[in-house]
Amino acid sequence: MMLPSERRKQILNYIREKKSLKIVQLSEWLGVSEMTIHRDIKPLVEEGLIIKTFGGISLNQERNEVNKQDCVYCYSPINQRLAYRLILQDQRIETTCCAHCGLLRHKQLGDEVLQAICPDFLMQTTISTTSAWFLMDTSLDLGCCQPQVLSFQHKEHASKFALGFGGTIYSFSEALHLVFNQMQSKNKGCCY
Amino acid sequence: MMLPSERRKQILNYIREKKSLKIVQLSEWLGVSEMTIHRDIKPLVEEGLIIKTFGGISLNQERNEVNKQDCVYCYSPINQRLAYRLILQDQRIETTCCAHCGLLRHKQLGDEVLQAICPDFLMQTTISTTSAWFLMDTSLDLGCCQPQVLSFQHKEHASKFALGFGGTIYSFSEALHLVFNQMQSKNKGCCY
DNA sequence: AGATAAAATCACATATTATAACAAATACAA
DNA sequence: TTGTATTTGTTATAATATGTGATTTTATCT
Repeated sequence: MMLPSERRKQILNYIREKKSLKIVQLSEWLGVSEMTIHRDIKPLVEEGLIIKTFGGISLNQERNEVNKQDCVYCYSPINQRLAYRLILQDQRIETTCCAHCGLLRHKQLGDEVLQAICPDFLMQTTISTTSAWFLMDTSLDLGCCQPQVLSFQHKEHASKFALGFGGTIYSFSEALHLVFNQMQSKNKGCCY
Repeated sequence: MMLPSERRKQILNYIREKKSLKIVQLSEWLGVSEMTIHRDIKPLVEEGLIIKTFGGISLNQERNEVNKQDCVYCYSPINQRLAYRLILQDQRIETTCCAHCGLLRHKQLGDEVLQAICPDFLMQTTISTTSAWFLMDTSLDLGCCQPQVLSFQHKEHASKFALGFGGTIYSFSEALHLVFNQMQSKNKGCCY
């Protein structure tokens, strides 16, 4: 016999894979009555993770998509233009609102991160964060998290940008530690 | 047996592909009675997604189109980050892929344009184009239309940007004429 | 127009699914 | 152990879906 909580996780995994399922199927597969399945999925429906249809359920694609609305680090809405994505070992993808939160989360997760990507601030091309260049302390305030971190594909672009807007250029590992240390020393919330 | 909700999705996909279908076809294909097909398509017809014809249905092209993703001037895909919008006297809104095409279209339409807006290149705030500052001939190539035009809310930002990336700053009316004249003299396509 | 065939709609019967109420089983703390 | 709370299953009832056949509407003939 399976634990109720386990069963509910199973349902979520199953529906994420199959996209749409019948109540009868779930009932047979999990070896419990249909009534129990109904009770299991009720909270999931209320949460909006799945959608109830007559006789079955279907996955709410929007709510289960990569583009989760809020930053996993600071919970502010994600601006796709600055979004920093962490691809984890278990296939999950986490998104933060900007490079600031992205770097902090990256340090937090450590080896769990398989790969991380972010957009070039100017070109909007997707780049690997480990080979990116990060510009901090510019005079331009984008209104996201502080200390603000801008990401560039080419070091040249970063330095040209710094000519007008000031700031200092850092490599990935430098930026990673710097943001972390600045947050430690200031010891206060960054976002909002 | 298929879930009702699945069947309805199938019908939408099928009609989107085939553009027009007979009720009998759907009935046979999905293994349900024609009455059921009628009941399935009723909400879709009411929503305006499909159009009912005697004996069948056809796709409502307008309602199923991908929300006008193309520039009204050069027909290239619109990058929301650079998009230039023209609000016309008859309430319509036209969108161009970037300030380049936006300015050209603006000049073309003249008094028909009530108002025009575009995002600040750096801040992504929405600004009125008439009070914006436009930067041309920078060394940064975004891969949109040439000659490339960047829009800024603050003249200061434009000039700081120009420090690193070069280029010349113009007011709205200056930019309007300049882009037009450059296109005239070169007498060639700008985009792609 | 009137005739005809095809399709749509309606009304009803039936089948499936959902919900609520209650009973049984289980888990757990005192 | 006992008492209590939670979970699960069962049953009855309500809601929804589907199919059938009668009737009405529509399109297309002459």
